[in-house]
Amino acid sequence: MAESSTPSQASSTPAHRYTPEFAGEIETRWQAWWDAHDTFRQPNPGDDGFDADRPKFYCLDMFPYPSGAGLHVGHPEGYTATDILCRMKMMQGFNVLHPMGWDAFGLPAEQYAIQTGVHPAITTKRAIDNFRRQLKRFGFGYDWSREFATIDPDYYKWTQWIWLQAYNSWFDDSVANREGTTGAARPIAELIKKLADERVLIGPGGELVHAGLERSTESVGGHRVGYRTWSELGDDEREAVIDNARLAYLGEQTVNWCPKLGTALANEEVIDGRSERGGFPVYRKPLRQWMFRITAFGDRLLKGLEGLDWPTSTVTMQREWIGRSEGAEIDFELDVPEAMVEALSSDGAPGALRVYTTRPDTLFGATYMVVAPEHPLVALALSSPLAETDAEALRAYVHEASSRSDVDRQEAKKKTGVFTGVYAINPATGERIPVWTADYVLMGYGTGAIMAVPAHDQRDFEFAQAYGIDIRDVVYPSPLFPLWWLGNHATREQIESVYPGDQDGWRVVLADFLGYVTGRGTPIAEYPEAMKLILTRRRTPSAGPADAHEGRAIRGAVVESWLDTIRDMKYASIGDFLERAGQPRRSVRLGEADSDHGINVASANDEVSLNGLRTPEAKKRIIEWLEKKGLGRGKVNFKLRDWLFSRQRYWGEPFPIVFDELGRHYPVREDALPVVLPEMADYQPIESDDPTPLLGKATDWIATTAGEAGVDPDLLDPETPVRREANTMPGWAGSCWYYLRYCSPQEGDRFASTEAERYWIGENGVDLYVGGAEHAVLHLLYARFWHKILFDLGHVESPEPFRKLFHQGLILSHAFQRGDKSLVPVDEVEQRGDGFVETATGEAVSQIVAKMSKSLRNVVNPDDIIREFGADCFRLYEMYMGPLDASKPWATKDMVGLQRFLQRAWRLAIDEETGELATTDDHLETVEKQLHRTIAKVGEDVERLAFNTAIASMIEFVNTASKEGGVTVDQLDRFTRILAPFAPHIAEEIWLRLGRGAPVSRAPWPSFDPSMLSDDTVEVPVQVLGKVRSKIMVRADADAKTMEAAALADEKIQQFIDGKTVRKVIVVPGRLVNIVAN
RNA sequence: GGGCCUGUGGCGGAAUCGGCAGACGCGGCGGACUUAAAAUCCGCUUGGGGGUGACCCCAGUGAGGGUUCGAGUCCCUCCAGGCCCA
Repeated sequence: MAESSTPSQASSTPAHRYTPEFAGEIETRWQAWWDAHDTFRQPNPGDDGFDADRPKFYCLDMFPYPSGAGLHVGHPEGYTATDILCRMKMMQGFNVLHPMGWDAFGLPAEQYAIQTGVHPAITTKRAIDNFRRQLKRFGFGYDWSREFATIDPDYYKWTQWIWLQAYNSWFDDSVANREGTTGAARPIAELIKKLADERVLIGPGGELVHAGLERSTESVGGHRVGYRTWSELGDDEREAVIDNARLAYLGEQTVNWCPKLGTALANEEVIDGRSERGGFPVYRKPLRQWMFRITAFGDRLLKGLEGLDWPTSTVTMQREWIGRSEGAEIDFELDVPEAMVEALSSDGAPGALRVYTTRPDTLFGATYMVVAPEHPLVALALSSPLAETDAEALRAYVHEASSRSDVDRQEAKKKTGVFTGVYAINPATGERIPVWTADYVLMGYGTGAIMAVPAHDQRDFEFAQAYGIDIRDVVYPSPLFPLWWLGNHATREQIESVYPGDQDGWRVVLADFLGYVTGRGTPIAEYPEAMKLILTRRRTPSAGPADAHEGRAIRGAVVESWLDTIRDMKYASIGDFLERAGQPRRSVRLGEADSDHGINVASANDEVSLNGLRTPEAKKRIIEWLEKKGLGRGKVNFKLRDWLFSRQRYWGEPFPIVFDELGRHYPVREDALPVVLPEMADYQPIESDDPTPLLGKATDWIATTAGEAGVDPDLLDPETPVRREANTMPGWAGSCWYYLRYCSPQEGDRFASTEAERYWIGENGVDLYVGGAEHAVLHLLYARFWHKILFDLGHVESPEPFRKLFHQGLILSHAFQRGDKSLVPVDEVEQRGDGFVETATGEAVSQIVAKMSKSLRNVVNPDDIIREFGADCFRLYEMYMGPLDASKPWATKDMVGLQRFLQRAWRLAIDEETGELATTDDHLETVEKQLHRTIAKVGEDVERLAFNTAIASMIEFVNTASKEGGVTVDQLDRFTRILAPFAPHIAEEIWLRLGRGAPVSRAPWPSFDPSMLSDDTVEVPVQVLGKVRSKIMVRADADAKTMEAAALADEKIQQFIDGKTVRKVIVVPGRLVNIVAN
């Protein structure tokens, strides 16, 4: 058929050349062939064709959100990588699970629906079809029979089911879990049983307390005061206790309300006071919302990271996000009239203000307290003002604060506040300290009250400076601690006695002392001894060699550096030093707080002293003391907050729950799932300051009966009128467990069949998970949390979902930058000479690497690239750009290199003129050797996801083979098999023409002979003093002695060492010889 | 401000365990084929210097210092860029 082409083409391009048009033709042909023959269908255990003898490999790609814009070049990067790895694993005899699906609930489809009125399901389905078409065009070997979308009712049925598992569970922090640590999700029925048996009591604040662990405090003076048993509770109270314990619970939460989006957002979805999507303003608003008690799993989520093969950066980010800190809860007694005590007893001991601090070691430096303007204490001070309360100013301040967003409040440069008129007692110093209200303290964080330590917290410092509050250092950097000691224990006479008459001599004494105790780590108890030693030693100059320092007997540069430290402190004189050093005012001199760890100073009362202790020990000591006194206790705190799980959107999973007229909630029975999302007349969000879920518009659906909704008749009479939950789940829900569903996506009786889940997930989780680093925290933390709930409840066998994680880098593009750093779109720039100029102005611009964006008009569309070069070429290019985890700029002009490689490979196999095999009968040893090396290298490199170097080695092979005169049929056979994972279409085509039974995709991976990897003799460099001076040929297995002799015998080496003495010869067998001669 | 990562030819990058820096590709230069061009093929391509030549010498992995027989690789300080958290 090629003969029919026009004469000009016929004369220019050989009929059977591998051209982009030809690539396109064979690619679509082979894609159809694979589809028709189920080439990549992977049977499950128990299915026909399942081979239990093979090892398994579960490789997961982060499934995409199918946007209307289609794939960008970033998507196929990770997908190509996993496709290559999985294709190789298949050929190597693994059962490979490599599925693809769609994360299809989400805001963009809903916003499109708002604009156009088209149902999100329709636009989403359209986008999915387009994505699938694009992915198939890359030739990815997914098992498409396992495809599903999170919006399929068959799927979200189980999303709802998992949510119900959490709803019906509590976190028992007293039991061992299957990971070998303490604390596990348990069925709520167990809690009821424990309460009934009085193994769990209800504390004063409604919290659950295991029997025997209830706190008895001196201040409240008695055992079990405020603790109640199950039998003492009424029905409503019991229900409240149970509901509060659920892992999925309804919480009154100050949420991030975004009026523009008509929904509340998770903290993680708010960046700088604006919504992550859309950038609309977000306000704080109290709302009753479904929450996940993820904080209960804080320790386990932290601990579980240890055994994972994850990028360290991601592990670090998760650690920091969880933000575990060991601090203390401390009760500050309030100095208020008896009448007010009762009203203040809600939180902690009556009449006390409870704070949480991560730095209890700074308690002696707490010179005032701050409560949030919303704190009950403020309201109390307003309703019954004390002598010093300026009610008017206070009221005005509270009013003003209420109109500011949390972000504003925290970011404000100038700290503001008002004294409440109330005083508290610092339990360590016994001092009366003022309680202020200030908006830099938030009610939603901790207890809404803080102890302020201006010397060691920057915000407290700024506040204290603004309002003239005492600033008192209690922690010094460890090298400065001895100065504080000297300031308190040394006398002017002592110090001046060493260098009488020397104006500066006192500094030398100080420096000497610092150097002495710091260098030796002298304990404080021995400081007086050390001081005595220094004083006597300095009086007798002969004790040490004199140095150049103005004739003084100072030893070494160590003292010199301590002198610098002392000069930095800027004491004017010894008098100044003695006055100031003993009363730490360092932060005031520095003009800022020092929040670093160090050594405590000025921290002692009659019962406890922290002086001289390092921060961790000081924390421990003060907590011991507080606990003994009943004034506080150590407490682990997490930065991680409970997870807000309600959204006021339409396009998400409905909650399987209903409310009766009294607002009590009832779950939908498992067998009544899924609760299907109703149709809607319109999707316009109800934009208001008063949050209203969009689903509230589906009034017929909302108002139903218990029976209709599927509530267990034992819980509620089927005729009872109920209202469905109108909130929906957030976009994260569907992605929390999709990796489980892939195991058996058609399963109807379970989220995945037990057998399939045990086989593919097993005890270690997914073998490899590849996706973007942008999900380092949220998705990956949420999925781990869901997985641990399922694990605790016995539904899965692995404690962690993803054993190995890998992030592909970003594919970037180019843009241009003006002198003022502003960016110029690529189509507004032209090349002139060596540089680039902006077409409109002629101004010189520099080329930089930038993200792809519509505004810079540097977005690359994969459809265009495939049309121009073919899918095989695209795949090779993306993998050849650089390391998979690096971000790298796209350069279409570089594609031709891979195009040429494919052409050469094709020419090696096929005669371009005739289309016949172009193999040779000459078996060349050089080619054979190179082939073995390439097979070995490609296998190794793919295993470690180093595709760029694997491709480089195949290019080298083709170049060598072409130059040497070609390959035999047998060599071509093996080369085609290693090429197949990378460029599967061309490989199938060559394989077919080799007359092999199709497909190569399922052919066994070729082996190599290790003895072919090394030569008998090797050339090793000979260095003289580390510089390569000659090269010698030695047997590859030559021992050190032989190599040394050969090196020394070398003519050039002899010239170099002539007249020198050979001091040493280093020999690395098989690698090099280095001669040390001078 | 804190944490993490990165920095190698004109460009993308290689050097896997401390052992010949620059594999492979792009671009560039030269040549073959061609009436010519494209495509294709072959050769050269870190910089500087020397040699008719095979080759030889010097410098060189952001800057400076250190450890080592030997450092792109390990340690310290600094600079620049990126990401994350404030």
